[in-house]
Amino acid sequence: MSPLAPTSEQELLIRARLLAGQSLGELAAQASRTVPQDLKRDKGWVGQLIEWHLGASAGSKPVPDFEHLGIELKTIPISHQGTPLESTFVCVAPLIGLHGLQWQQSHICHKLKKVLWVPVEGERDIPLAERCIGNPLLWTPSEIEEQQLRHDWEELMDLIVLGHIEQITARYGEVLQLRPKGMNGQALTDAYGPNGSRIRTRPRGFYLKKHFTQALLNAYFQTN
DNA sequence: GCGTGATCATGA
DNA sequence: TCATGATCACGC
Repeated sequence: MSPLAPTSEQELLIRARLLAGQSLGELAAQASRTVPQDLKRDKGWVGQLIEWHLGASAGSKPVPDFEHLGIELKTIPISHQGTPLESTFVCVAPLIGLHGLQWQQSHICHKLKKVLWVPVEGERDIPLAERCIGNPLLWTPSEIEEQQLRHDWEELMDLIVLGHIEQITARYGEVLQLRPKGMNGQALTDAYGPNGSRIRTRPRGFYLKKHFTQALLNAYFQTN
């Protein structure tokens, strides 16, 4: 028996707040799931457990978790100091068929319009079952944050369109970075190469850098 | 292979 | 020590 999907933004927020303070062990029991020893082979386990509790529409469709509410759910691993332990994956990056693609029409822009962040203790010295959920926050990019995201996105997409994807490293971008996102280094997909050629390359994903998510968490908890 | 959920683990 | 590049699982 899985929870129903929330019918409003307010209901979603209320339900997310009820998770705060609970441990992953407690939440797993309520969902009749077993807690893995570690996340080495279950990297998405925490995210999927929280999705279940909040009634997110499961599946691997490229749409927001709560499509009817236009809200994306992101769990974020937090250190003992309350800072993000990892960058945040947003979505895969399109590498071909990019003619005329603008920020406002991009998949990443839509996904980041409204995000429900759920902090979860993530230090490896805390047994998985004992890690607790933190207070959630519903975030919409400020004008400045959206400008930062759009600027990085445009720079990265320009390089991709010009066939320079192999020159892009995770160091590009102030707040948004492009990194491999695949089963392993052998996974390949099509991309633009030099001089209008077509090449095979590793699939890439857009990730939010730690300092960006840290800043938005700080801004929220500083005023709430 | 793609897109979802992410964290792992090694080189700098 | 820590971010980059690599990797793991699942549904289809």
